[in-house]
Order: sequence, then C-alpha cells, then structure tokens
Amino acid sequence: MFVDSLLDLPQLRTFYTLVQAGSFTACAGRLNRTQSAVSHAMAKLENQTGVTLLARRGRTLGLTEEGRRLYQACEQAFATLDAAADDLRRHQTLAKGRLRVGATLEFGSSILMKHMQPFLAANPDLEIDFTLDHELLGPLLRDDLDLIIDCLEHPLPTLKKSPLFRETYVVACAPGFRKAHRLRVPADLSSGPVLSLDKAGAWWNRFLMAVPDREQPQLDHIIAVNHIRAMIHAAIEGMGALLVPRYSVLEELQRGALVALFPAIRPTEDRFSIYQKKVKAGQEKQRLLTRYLQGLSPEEFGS
Amino acid sequence: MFVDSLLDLPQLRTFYTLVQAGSFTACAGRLNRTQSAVSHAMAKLENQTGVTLLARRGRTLGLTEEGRRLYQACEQAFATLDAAADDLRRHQTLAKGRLRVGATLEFGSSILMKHMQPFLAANPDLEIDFTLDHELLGPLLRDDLDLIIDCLEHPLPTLKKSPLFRETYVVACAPGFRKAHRLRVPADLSSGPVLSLDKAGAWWNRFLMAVPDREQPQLDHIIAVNHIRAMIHAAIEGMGALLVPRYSVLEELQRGALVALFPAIRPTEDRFSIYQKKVKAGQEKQRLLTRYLQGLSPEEFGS
DNA sequence: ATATGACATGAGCTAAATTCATGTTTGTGG
DNA sequence: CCACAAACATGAATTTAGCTCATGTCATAT
Repeated sequence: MFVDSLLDLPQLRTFYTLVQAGSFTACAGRLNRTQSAVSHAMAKLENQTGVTLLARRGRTLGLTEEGRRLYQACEQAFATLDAAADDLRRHQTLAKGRLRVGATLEFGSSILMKHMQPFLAANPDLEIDFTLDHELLGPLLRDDLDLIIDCLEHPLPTLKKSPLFRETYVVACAPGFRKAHRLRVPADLSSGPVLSLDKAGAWWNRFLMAVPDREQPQLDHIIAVNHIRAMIHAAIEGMGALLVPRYSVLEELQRGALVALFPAIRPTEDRFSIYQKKVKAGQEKQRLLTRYLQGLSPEEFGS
Repeated sequence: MFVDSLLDLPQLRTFYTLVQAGSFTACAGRLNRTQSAVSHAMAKLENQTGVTLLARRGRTLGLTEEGRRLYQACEQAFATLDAAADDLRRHQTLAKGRLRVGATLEFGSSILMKHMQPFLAANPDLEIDFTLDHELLGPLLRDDLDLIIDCLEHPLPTLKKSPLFRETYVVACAPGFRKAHRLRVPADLSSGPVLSLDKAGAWWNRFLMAVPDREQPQLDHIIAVNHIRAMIHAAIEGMGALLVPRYSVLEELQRGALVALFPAIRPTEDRFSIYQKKVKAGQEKQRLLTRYLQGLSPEEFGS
C-alpha cells in the first residue's frame, strides 16, 4: 500500500503548516490553496498512516498524541531542509562578465525585458547587452552575439539549441468590435476588417489553415499595418481583428482591452529556442541564463 | 518562482535515492520508475535551485560540493521522518473486541475475503464475524450486525454512510465462445446464448440501456442461472456470454479464462457503501475497519 | 429555531509527473 | 580508430494526482 516512503512528503508539509496556522482555512491561505485541498490532504494522510493525527474538537483544532510527535519530527526535518535550501541559494553560482544577447524584436521588447530584471538583480557582476533584430544568426556566428533567442530553425552542428517555449497565436479584437460584428465563429470574420502585417493577407494563412473548411471566412477587408505593436494599438481602438503571438498581447487580454476569439482554433505554433555556439555554451554565464529562461516556461510566455 | 518551500520534496527524495543507488537506472529501479523519470526529476531540481548538484563524469556519478551538502541534509531530514513513520506505525491504534460485519454474497465471498487478511493480521485482538446475505439492513438496525457493506441505498438519518467503491459491470465470455460467435459489436449477441440471473432476461437491462439503439441485440436465447458464481463457471465452459460486476471476475479476466467484451459500453454503475449506526460509528474498531477498506480503493475493486 | 462559521465530501478538471520512443555522449573491445 | 554498447538526455504523449468548485454536515452562537 505504501510503496516508497510511508509518508507522503507534500502532505506532511501541509500537515506541518496546518498545525502552525491553527486552522484549515488559515493553512490554505498560507499555501495558496483552498480549504478543500487541505482537508483532502489531511484525510489522505490519516488514512495512509492509519493513525488519527488531528483532534477536531468542535471549532478548535487539536492534535492527538501521535500528531504531536509527528509534528515534532516535521519541525526538525523541515528545519534541516529549509536550511539546506537557504544554503543552496547562497551558493548559487553567480554569472559574471559580459553577455551579448540577441532576440527577435517583438519577443525581446516585451516578454524578455519583462523577465530579465530578477536575473540581473541576482547577478550584479554580469553585464548584458541586448540586440533586438530579425537577423540574428549572422551576428551569432560572427561572435558579435553570444546567445540568441529566435523562432527560426538554425540546424548547424556548431550550435547548441535549447528549446525555450512554443509561441501560440491568438485571434483577438476589442470587446466593442466583437459585439458590433457579432463574432461567434471564424466565418463571421468576413463581415469586418482584419489587420494584417502584409497587404495581401498572407499573414492570416496560419490561422486559416487551422479552420475547418465549413467555417472558412472571406477576408476581403484587409487593413495592412507593417508593425505588430501598431497593429495591436489599432485593434484596441476597434479598427479590426488581429492575429498575433499570444505573448505579445498577454497584458491587453488580462486587462480586457482585447478579447481572445475562437479559442477552439489552434493555429500552428512556432518554437522559440536559444542558440549558442557549442564551444561557448559551457560557460557559466551562458548556462545560467539559459537555465533561468527555461525555468520560466509556464504560462509566462502565454503558451 | 518557488512558491512554498524552495525545495520540492518528492524530487529531493529522488535525489536522495539517486545518490545512494549510484546511478539513474538503479535509482529508477528502487523507486519503481523509469530512468527517464529520474532524469527529468533531477533536471528540474537543478533548474529550480539554479545549482548544479550532480557531476556527470562519464560513466560514474559524482556530486558537486553543493550536492554533497544537500545530500547530508537529506540524510538527516529523511532519517527523522522515517523514524517518525515507524513510530506512527507502531502506535497505530489497534482494533479490539468483536465486530459483526455484513456484506452482499458476491462481494463478501470474493473481494472482501481476499482483502481482510492483512487487517486481521494487523489487529490480532479483533474478532470478526462475517454474515453474507442479501438482507442486511434489518440485522443492522436490530443490532445483530455492527457494519454492513451494501449496494442498496439506505438513506436513514440514524445511519452513517461511507462510500466504498463503484461497482462496474462487464460483459464477458470464454475466448473460444467469442471466436465461435464472432462477437465484435453488441448486436452480435443475438447470435448466441446469454446467461442471465432471471429467466426473462431483465438482468441484461442494465447493459441494454447503455447500448446505442443502432446496435441493440435481440436476446432470444437466454440461459437462466440463479447464482452468479455458477453463471461464471458456465461462461468459462463456453455456455454463453454473461454480464457481471467486474470484481467478481477479476481473476478470470487476468488469467484469460474469460475475455471482456465491448469495453466502450459502460453500463450504469452501482455504488457500494459501508453503513453503520451513527452512535456506533465512532468506535475505534468500526472506524479502523472503515478506514482500512476505504484505503484499498484503487482498482482492487475492479473499477 | 435559525443563522453562521469551520470542516467534509464528490465530481470534474488541470497541471504535473511518468512513460515511450529516440537521440546523444562516453567509454570499450575488435 | 572505428563500431558498439551502456548510461543519461530529450520531446511528446499519456496518465495520474492534486486542486477547485459546489455543496453538505455539524457544532455553536444569535
């Protein structure tokens, strides 16, 4: 029944916090969980051990004798582990020197800048230069850059590629625009203007290919804007619907300036990767930055 | 980035085992995981802490200075926790006295008996009587039984109900029978005999109701057998297809004496619950048995 | 009595951990 | 020196475990 360790570590941590907090609700608060989660966890712990640990006396929470002993063990064990964690943090190898980073314009100016601050703060002896451009491979090979973040494939044997995140695309528009044009399904896009990076509307192909034949819209009314940021502002003003990488409009979606359309349609994704010369990828400063960026991955990139 | 504890406890346990085992593959063996799982876990641990812990020197596994310190902390912390776990196990409150348990015939004689041994062994001072019958509520209310396990609903305010498991049904037959009658879809059942608890075939309604109209079989050739165990033996001999609770044929399915048919069809499930008088549910012996049975839950019941 | 606060419960869902299939690196024997 | 094998890494798909939501129960206060 108990395969490896008799005690389930996450549950113990919950138990430990619960005793300190004094109530399920308070414990849930500290752990950023709901009261329900704490309750489930404690029920499971008591079942797995087969021992009653908590004495629910009406509205006050007590411990059984066994619970008290377990708490003491937790106190000691977690103190040890937390000390070890602090120790690790202090001994985190710090990057130093100079690092020249390249990235695509849109990604670099939004997401990358937004997340570099903590890394810079943690590594005060590191100086970073950013170069935002579309042509990144050349400078990398010429050693004008040490590390680039790009969504193009560069399959060269001298380069080390580290996947960073998948760029997902969204169709979005201003809330008022959706209402005015009654946008419910992709076909409804025929009725209003759409914003495109190019005049011909090829920009939208990525989306159209993901739409089932039945619902294909006719994109007749195209407004070309050759700059993504400008396109976003145009969309916010209600000039039309747009298709952009989700990361570029994370903030607008959150505060409601734009609303995402047709979540069921999933356009093909691009993959952003970090590229570095293999010979230099081993350097501490490069390794640390790579690791830091990969550590962000969840939905910080909107994927 | 690290919300609660800086160190992810399950990953630490993996790290600890890895160092002891000396290799990823060996560690995976001890933890009943794959090598890949260990690799993923360690990669994540090193990323989250931002510290290199393992020195992969070719074919031998070493530790960095930080890794060594972390291992020592683990050693101490886990020793404490394991000791606490042992302590808990020793102080597990034991049931004693006499407990009269009732259960339905089929469930009691198969699954229940199969799983009671460990509980009895762990509680030598407990004497248990089993009563297997279909009429269980009366004896419970009359205090001839202390605790019953039943799939009927007994919504009485004086009773405490504890859900135990969901009884799923399967259609099955002998492998030869399936071949002989070419059973591919439910409609194929028309071509051969089916076993039923009752002569009229109402026993099969539970299944028929889950079959889409298009595929409804005509159950003309019904062989009535008024006992489930006998029905199972009949099916093994190739006398027909049967419909039974999955738990009653777990063993036969495993060793291939019977094969499950139409896994896509999901007949409605019954729920087995433990019922006890509320006034007696608080007693240690009743609580412990309830907890033990609920702890089994996974697929021990075939659901 | 009824309302209120605190925990329990179940179903459904989401996110994380695991596995599968495959690639990469390092040491070994031909 | 090259091919091979052993040990770990990686990505994608899948499974599982844990969380949340909605609701129920119970004890205490009004």
